[in-house]
Amino acid sequence: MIHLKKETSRLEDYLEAIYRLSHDKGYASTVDLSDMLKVKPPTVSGMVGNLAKKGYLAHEPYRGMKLTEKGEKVARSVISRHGIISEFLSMIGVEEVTAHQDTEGIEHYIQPITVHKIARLVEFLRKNPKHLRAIRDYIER
Amino acid sequence: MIHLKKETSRLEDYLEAIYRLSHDKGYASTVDLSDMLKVKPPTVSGMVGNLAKKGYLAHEPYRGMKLTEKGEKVARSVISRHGIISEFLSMIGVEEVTAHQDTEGIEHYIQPITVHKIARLVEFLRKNPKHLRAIRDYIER
DNA sequence: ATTTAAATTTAGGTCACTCTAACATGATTT
DNA sequence: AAATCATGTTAGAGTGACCTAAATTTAAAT
Repeated sequence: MIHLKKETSRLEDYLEAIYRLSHDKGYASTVDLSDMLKVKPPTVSGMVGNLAKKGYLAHEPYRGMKLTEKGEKVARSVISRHGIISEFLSMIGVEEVTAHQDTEGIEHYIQPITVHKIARLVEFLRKNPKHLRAIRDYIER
Repeated sequence: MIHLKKETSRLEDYLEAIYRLSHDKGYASTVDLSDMLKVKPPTVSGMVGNLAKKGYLAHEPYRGMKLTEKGEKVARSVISRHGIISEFLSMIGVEEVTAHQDTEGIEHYIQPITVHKIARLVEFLRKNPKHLRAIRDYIER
């Protein structure tokens, strides 16, 4: 019997950050992560150790880290959720900074099926600007 | 300078549960909370101790507990958020059990301003069933 | 009024995640 | 090549939320 252990929200945060950094500047350093996640470097070291042990990334101490296929898969899923939620919040007029904060908060706690419905909603509103405008007008009084 | 320490999500869960139980059956017992929050009774005891220490409720060991004004205020706010998010998820076709789970997950991480926008969205869709129907039709393909 | 059962609390441990202080490594400068 | 500096890691401790096992207290039953 296969038993996929559920990722914790913090673990997802690290994977997401590592993925973004790797794609934006080619690699993810400890200090980068420390800044991005607002924790001290030793915390990152510890966490990276765990992630490596769990098979989400490969880590050569002092040299660098790289997501495994498994790690990339989780990261992409989180990032996809992130984009969908974030766009939805923007659409209903939530200001950027707030939308960003809220997205980070909730992205770990929404099931795939729900994310999918929100994605469809966003899609609909993108395709039907009149509906979107009506909604926006009402929301902003 | 007054400094309201931010409640943790778990704290909000306990206050919400205590509030609901108190209103539904007159009081909240340790086992009730244990069942509702899916933790063991000793965990509830400990948590209730904290909540009491922080002024969210009064607790007479072995006799019972009761939310303070401060505790009620927080609980009502959480419950209001809960209702809004839950209704929104239902509206976009998220099945009841899922909607319930997701609501519990995310309700602690959304800022008031965002909740307000979602509330307005829900209000709009309640008042404009045609829009709602168009959205639902699209979402469900 | 005892005994028994149910509810609650205390005691002591674990786990995930964080921190500071101290140490190790690798890169840069002279 | 040695010293310096930035970066990264280890060691050790703390916190919040959870657990099991063992008391304790209250309520119910004989």
